[in-house]
Amino acid sequence: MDQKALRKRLAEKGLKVTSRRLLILEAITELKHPATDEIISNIRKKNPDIASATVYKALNVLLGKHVISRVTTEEGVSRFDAIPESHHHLYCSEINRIEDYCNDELTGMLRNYFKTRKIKGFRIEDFKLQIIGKFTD
Amino acid sequence: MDQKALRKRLAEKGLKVTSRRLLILEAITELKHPATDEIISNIRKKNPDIASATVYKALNVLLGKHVISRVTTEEGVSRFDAIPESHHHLYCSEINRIEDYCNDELTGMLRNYFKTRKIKGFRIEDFKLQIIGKFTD
DNA sequence: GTGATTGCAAAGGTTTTGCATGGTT
DNA sequence: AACCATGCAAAACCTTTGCAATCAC
Repeated sequence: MDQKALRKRLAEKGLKVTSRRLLILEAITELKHPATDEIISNIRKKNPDIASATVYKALNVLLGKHVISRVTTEEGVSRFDAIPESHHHLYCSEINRIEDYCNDELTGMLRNYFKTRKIKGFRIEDFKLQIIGKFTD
Repeated sequence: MDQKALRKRLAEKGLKVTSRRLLILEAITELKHPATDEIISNIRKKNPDIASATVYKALNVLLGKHVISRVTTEEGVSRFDAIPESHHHLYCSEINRIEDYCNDELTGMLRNYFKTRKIKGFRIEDFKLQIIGKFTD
């Protein structure tokens, strides 16, 4: 996603477009599922003056407006994702590596499966599949 | 799971069966996806002398041997699960609530789906579906 | 101009570490 | 008996908070 799209994304959500927010979104996009400390050090390479409190605050705002989302990890560290569309993830069962896996057909199949199999006491809104295994490349 | 089964579970993994580990496993089972502080305060009700460092250390050992697993929530807090079998989860999109969702048919369907649709550079081992929505009860 | 965002420093909370003691096999 | 688990206190780490200055709209 380029800067223009990022700016639009923030504006659409009623958020002010600031240099810090753009840097954070760029870092998340570039690094692919980074943890907070990785976001901070990535930004500081080019922009040493960003305060870590700023990053924490901005991440919370962006999460609150669903501009970014948290990716579940087995390590227990928060990692972030800047892809707006609902999608799935590949997880390595050995090392700490996550890749995006977009597959609308799969989402459709799941939606379809649950059309006829209601879960009592629960109204389904979305699915996120964690596909666990090993990367072979 | 009763104490006997828990003892067996620890022994099978080559872990010493200690009072602390049993208390922790019982707390996780009873509380359903508790965070660490909830485990600690639950245990302290009946056993005030457990040190929090002990709980942290034990949780790490149990995670390492896959006696328990971590469930990450959208809030970014680690919660724990003591169910040994692979299973899925229901997540509330509003409040912080997670329920187990065991459905072997679903797992089978996913396995079947991916039999004919390989993911390049990835060997699938397991699936965990996060079903996101709202509890209606 | 107004209200939100940022940086800084401090506070708050959580998790880990080191070491002596005690428990399990 | 050997080794690992535990408790305690301290350290390390991570995240939030409060406030003054700055920036976006």
